[in-house]
Amino acid sequence: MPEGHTIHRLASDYAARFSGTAPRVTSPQGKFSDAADLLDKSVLTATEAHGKHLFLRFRDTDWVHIHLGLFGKVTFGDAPAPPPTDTVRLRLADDTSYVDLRGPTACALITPDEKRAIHDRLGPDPLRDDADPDAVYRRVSRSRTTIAALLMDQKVIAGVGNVYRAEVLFRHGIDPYRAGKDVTPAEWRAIWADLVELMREGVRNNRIDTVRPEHMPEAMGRPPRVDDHGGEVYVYRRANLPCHICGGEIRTAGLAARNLFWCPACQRA
DNA sequence: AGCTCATGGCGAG
DNA sequence: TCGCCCTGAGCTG
Repeated sequence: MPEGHTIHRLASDYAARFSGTAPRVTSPQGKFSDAADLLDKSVLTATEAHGKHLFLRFRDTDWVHIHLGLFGKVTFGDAPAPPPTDTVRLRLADDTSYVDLRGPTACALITPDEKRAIHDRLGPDPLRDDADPDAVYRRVSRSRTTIAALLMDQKVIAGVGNVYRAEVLFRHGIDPYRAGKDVTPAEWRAIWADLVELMREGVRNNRIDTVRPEHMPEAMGRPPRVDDHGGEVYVYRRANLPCHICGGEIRTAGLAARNLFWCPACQRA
């Protein structure tokens, strides 16, 4: 699940359930026990997301840094909390709610300096008000690296993952192997605006939908699609299936240890 | 029971 | 570029 929209949604959901309360903090799995003891029954005062990084603040300056990685999952529920399974890294629980974190790449108590360092090594996030798309373009437009790789580089732009990358390149008719320097200013402005819109909708719906209504399979006279990752998409994990627009075959290839998906007919070099 | 794969990212070589 | 870390679902037997 975890691209940037998921993390922003989690920041908001953690806040909605626990902001201003002093929950029990535990680490049934044990790997976060020492920090959990320090934080137990202290007030959750803020939550924040930057790209795929989630931050929970307890008291004044006690920040918990969470990164879900590829496998991390968060589940919310109403009290009473069930007995935790042995993979729960972090549980918050109060009289009304509980939330379990499993399988994160990172879950650590950090200092404000360490938090600043994390922000400093992340690029602008389309879901944050402080993001500057021109700063991203300055970097993209000077690079011989492919636009597909640049979009996944969190130092360049934070929060885009494998699904948004594939989908936004399709929506703008851009071949994933095109070099960053060959993306025009107009194309970049359109890509950025689209990411802001798509990812905001992703936060609202808690899933990734990218297919315009007029291209939905039903509207195109094709059978409705049942998709195992949730959202309605043009190319992501649709290798060898017909393109929603031109009917040609969607292709897949490896790029930097991830699977890339695109329509060679619709996306121009 | 064991294998593969997944919306991520790090460090070693 | 590879191996590795984290978990769980969906296969295959």
